[in-house]
Amino acid sequence: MDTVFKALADPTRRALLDRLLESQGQTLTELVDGLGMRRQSVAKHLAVLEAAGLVNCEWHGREKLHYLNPVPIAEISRRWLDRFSGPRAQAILNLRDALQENEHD
Amino acid sequence: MDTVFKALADPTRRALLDRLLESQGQTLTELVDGLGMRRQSVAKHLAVLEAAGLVNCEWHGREKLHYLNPVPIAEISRRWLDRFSGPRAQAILNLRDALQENEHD
DNA sequence: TTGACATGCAGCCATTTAGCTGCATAATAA
DNA sequence: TTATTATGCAGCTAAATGGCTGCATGTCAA
Repeated sequence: MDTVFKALADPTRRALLDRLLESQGQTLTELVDGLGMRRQSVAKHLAVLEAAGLVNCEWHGREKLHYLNPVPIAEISRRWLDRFSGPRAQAILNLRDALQENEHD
Repeated sequence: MDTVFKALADPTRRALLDRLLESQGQTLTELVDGLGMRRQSVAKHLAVLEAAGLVNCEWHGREKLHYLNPVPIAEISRRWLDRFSGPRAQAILNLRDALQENEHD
């Protein structure tokens, strides 16, 4: 579980998860695009995500397809984070949402 | 939000949040106990948690009391993590829970 | 078969991090 | 007042991190 938290700590890696959530089965070179970073750096980040179990891979010829695995995230959410967000925190967030609504008038 | 993720990435800091969840308003010297680490190191960790908004402090004489603030955790849970844990991940976790139940027979 | 393309592996370097020590300051207690 | 206690601040060091380059390997297409 520590590896999951550490994997989520980097903004580039969170961006990669976002990208994979949009469309799964992307290849490394596809994922490199738009990150402003060398291929090898992105490969390292993907390796970290894979080691944490957040991304599963499947080889297709010379292409490595990347798939998002939501289970570890759901797990830390349920087994760790949920203990902290009691009804009080929820209420505050609901209030904040309501205020944001009014801002959009 | 990046500071929150980074703050949660360290096991010592997560342990501190656990301790504060058990009993709020603890002082630094109380929190040091059991961590096997110098006071100054723990103080640094608490400073990181405070900068991320996860911990609020209140001075009482020469004592600094620490309180857990669950809002940032609830926020990343709702605005970020929840998008990833769809019904499929939930189902897998439920199944896993059921299997663990049987293990305890 | 050969050239182009997708990826991996090894290593370099600067920055950050997480622990530490030593000393300073402020508040309580004797 | 003086000693003790709670904390802060500055700085050191080793290790981890995140970017890079260069080269190797394996697959597809002409």
